[in-house]
Amino acid sequence: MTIQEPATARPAGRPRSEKAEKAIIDATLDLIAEGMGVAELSIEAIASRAGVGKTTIYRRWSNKEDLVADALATLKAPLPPLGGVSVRDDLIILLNAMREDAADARNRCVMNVAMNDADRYPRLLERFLKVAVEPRRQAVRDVIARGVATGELRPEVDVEMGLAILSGAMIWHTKWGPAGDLPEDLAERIVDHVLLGLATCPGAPAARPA
Amino acid sequence: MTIQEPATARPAGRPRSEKAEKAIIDATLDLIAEGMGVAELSIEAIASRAGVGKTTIYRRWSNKEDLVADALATLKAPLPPLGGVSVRDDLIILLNAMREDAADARNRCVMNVAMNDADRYPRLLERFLKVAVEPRRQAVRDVIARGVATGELRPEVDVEMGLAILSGAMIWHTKWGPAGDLPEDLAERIVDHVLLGLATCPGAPAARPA
DNA sequence: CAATTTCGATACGTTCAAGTTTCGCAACAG
DNA sequence: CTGTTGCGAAACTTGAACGTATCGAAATTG
Repeated sequence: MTIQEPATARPAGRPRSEKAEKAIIDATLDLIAEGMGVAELSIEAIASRAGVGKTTIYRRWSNKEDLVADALATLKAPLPPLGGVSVRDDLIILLNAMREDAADARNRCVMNVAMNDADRYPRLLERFLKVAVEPRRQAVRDVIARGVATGELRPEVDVEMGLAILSGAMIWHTKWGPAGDLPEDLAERIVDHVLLGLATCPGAPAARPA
Repeated sequence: MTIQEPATARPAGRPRSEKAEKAIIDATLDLIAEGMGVAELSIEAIASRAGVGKTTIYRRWSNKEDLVADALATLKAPLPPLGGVSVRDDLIILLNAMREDAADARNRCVMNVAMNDADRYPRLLERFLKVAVEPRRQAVRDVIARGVATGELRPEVDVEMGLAILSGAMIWHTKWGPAGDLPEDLAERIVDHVLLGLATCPGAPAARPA
């Protein structure tokens, strides 16, 4: 696949630089990660940051939205492997992945765009919500549903509500929590509070809030 | 206080129109409520929407940030009266107030700016976080702390975590929940799920998730 | 080597909003 | 009435970014 491909005849001439393409996408993601909204993103800023001529950008993407969509699409969402032992453990793994993503500026792009530009660029959002966000949500839903099935969770539990509570709590911390890095035991504390509930519950099973 | 105030001698000349000032602030809030970020807000758009000359705006505010800050400051946060009977009831009242605010475009300004422009306009955010958001957070904290004191809530409960879980869940719904108006029983369902917890708990006290 | 295509850089004309100034009219004090 | 100040509208200058075009150099094919 790497050499000698007579089927797709190379059209002769200098080939497009993959390095330039990567630099453009990196620059785009960097700028978004630094808090720049899609609306404020300027092609000139991207070109300057990437050390690339504007021509090189326009040769590849006809408009900003396409570029941003492609850039965001490169952010794979490698879901963490779940132990499958207990609902508590798996939820902690999933929330901890969220926490670590939030700590990485690069992955914060997704959140920034999802939060800031959701209203203004619905198609853009829709496109990558499916590839980046929905799989993670589904993983949480699956774990909760499994817990209901096995009896670890109460049968009245609304799966979607569980998702909202768990991910809402983590997002709240990333956005409005005390400044600085999120504490390492944050995921564990969230899960324990949510699973056990706030209300007094004498016969509670094993689960240990710090 | 309304007539005859020789202390502050009126400086002679046409007085500034309060109507114009109100129109400017209303236009600003409207535009923000319609999803326009602070960065995209243009003075010309505000002037046009308010039916006002740009001069009239610049005569009062030297820059956009000051105008937005003043506009947001006019959004009072009338906290709903709490029954004080049970923690559950009071939390439902508070979350329901959040839900109703989210339904009103005008109050959505606060959320929009807090979510979208938090990183870019830190001073602006700080200024009105205190007057609009913090009182509501504190009300939730107070109710939770009261519950811990009275024994309605478990003694291990972290008050700040409870706040994050409850408000995070409501915000999650307003931003990423199914489109359309939020269901009327949303606050109740959130509170019941959070108080009772997701985990199986045989000796659970009275509380009835739908 | 010659032809072709991309490269980064730069220049160009256009559009849009910012922020300032000017103008004629309206409102108020003395 | 006269002087002063605010009013909305419009013209104006400035600056940023757009999207296109052009340049010499570099890379690749035949």
